[in-house]
Amino acid sequence: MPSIITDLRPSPESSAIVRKLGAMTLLSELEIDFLESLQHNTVNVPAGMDFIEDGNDFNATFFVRSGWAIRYVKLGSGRRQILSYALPGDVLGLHVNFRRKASYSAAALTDLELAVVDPLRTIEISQNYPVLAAGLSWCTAREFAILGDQAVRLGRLSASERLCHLMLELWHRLRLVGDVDGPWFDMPMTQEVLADTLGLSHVHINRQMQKLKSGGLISVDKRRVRLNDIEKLIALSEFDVKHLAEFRL
Amino acid sequence: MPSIITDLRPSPESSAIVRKLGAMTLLSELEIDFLESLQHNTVNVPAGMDFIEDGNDFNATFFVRSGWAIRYVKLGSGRRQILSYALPGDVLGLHVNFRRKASYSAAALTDLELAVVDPLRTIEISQNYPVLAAGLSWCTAREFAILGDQAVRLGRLSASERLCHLMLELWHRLRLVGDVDGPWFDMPMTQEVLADTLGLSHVHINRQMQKLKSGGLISVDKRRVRLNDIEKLIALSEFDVKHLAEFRL
DNA sequence: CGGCCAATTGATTAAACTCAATCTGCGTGG
DNA sequence: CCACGCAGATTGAGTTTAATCAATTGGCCG
Repeated sequence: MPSIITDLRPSPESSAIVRKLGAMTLLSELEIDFLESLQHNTVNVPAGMDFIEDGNDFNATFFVRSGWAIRYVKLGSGRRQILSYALPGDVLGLHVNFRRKASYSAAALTDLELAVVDPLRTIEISQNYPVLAAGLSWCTAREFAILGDQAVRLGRLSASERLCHLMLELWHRLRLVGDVDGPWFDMPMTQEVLADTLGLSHVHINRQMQKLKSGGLISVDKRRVRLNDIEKLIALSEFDVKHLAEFRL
Repeated sequence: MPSIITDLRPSPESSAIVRKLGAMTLLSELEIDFLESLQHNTVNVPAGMDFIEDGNDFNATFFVRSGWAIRYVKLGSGRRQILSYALPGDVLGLHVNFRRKASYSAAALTDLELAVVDPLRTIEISQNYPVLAAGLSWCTAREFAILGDQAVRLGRLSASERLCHLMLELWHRLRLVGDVDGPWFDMPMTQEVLADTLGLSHVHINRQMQKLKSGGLISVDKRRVRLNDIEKLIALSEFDVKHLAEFRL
């Protein structure tokens, strides 16, 4: 019996979306195969390139297979607000069927491997694969919670709280798809990008990062970060793990 | 021919969700009747009362029939961030099927009339009423855009820009369900609530509102606001109407 | 007439921004 | 192998926006 269950669990070489959904529910081989077959049409986007542009026609759904993307809004005066990060296993444009044009831009933060899926196939999912349909619905609910957390950071947390809160979010999200190394994880964004995520200036980001490092809360090596005391970071930034971890199926 | 079409349009006494979906697409009588029948089980929530609590079990979907609600997160230190307003025609908890507990709280801002719907009936919708399913999906995409705009306000707009941007959003959203009176609309929140929406202190809200009034951009009478120059307000706050108006069906 | 909540005002403080250099790591062409 | 160039990180100084604290006022209801 246990062997059957482990056989059904996604293997490390599964695509990220399979690892993610597989971490919350048991997927059958049929469902895994279908999810993988959805992703046959892939495209590589080099770091820095936009692949969704605010106001443009938006006719595809993207599954992130590897790499990081940012979803952002550009303001006229040179300002930019990053709304969220798309990590491996995330899906962009799930509800694109009902929107003619994009209301945000998206760019590759690192080199990116995307699967391009015809959004009409999500209808096929909801009709033939109820577990996957539930999984995608769960992804939607989770994205809402993540964007809500982003609003909380921007509206009511101090600079250092914002930083801790964001790093905790990223660590938890990456852990779900197996992209962390214990307390270490890649954080491939520049301080400029971090600033546009957290609604701060890059100068202030720099100083607050130094404070966190010298306070021993985090360690940084190149573009990798180590969360040295997750409990303390959670308390310090009022992070709520439930927003990311809650699910039902 | 035109008479048939006008017959199909939702009449003013339709429920708010019918007015909202009817404003973006043509609903058949069958669809309208079904939407109305969903809302037979109603409940009245007095102003100030919470009806969804962060962390609690969350087993219902709510259709707002009349009144305003706020969706918010409470932080330990007495801070609060309001994530969004639920206006007549809005739906709360569409994706509740796949989440055991709420990741936010919701409270009645005014006296509120809600329809309480078993979330399992949304499955019935997607199977039997494709146009309504598309309509609800459109609502979801729109909620995302609205929450994204909220993040932009909080992260990258100045205090006065935030105020103008929010009032434009509310005016456009209310207009869709017929709850505006030309350039006038109800804005039933206190300055305290406004502050927790826009990530500012109520003192600062007060001063910025005075500046907008004395600048002639808005007029205020009790809890009603008049947008005196919508084009100027849009330019001033970098508001993007497309985020709310774009749709396809 | 209180009582109370919300709005308003004034004064001071603090967090974060801007501007302007400087420094560092790294890849590249000579 | 080295000088150069460049993007990103870091630092310092002065400024601005908005927060905080503390009253005071206004409107409304019982």
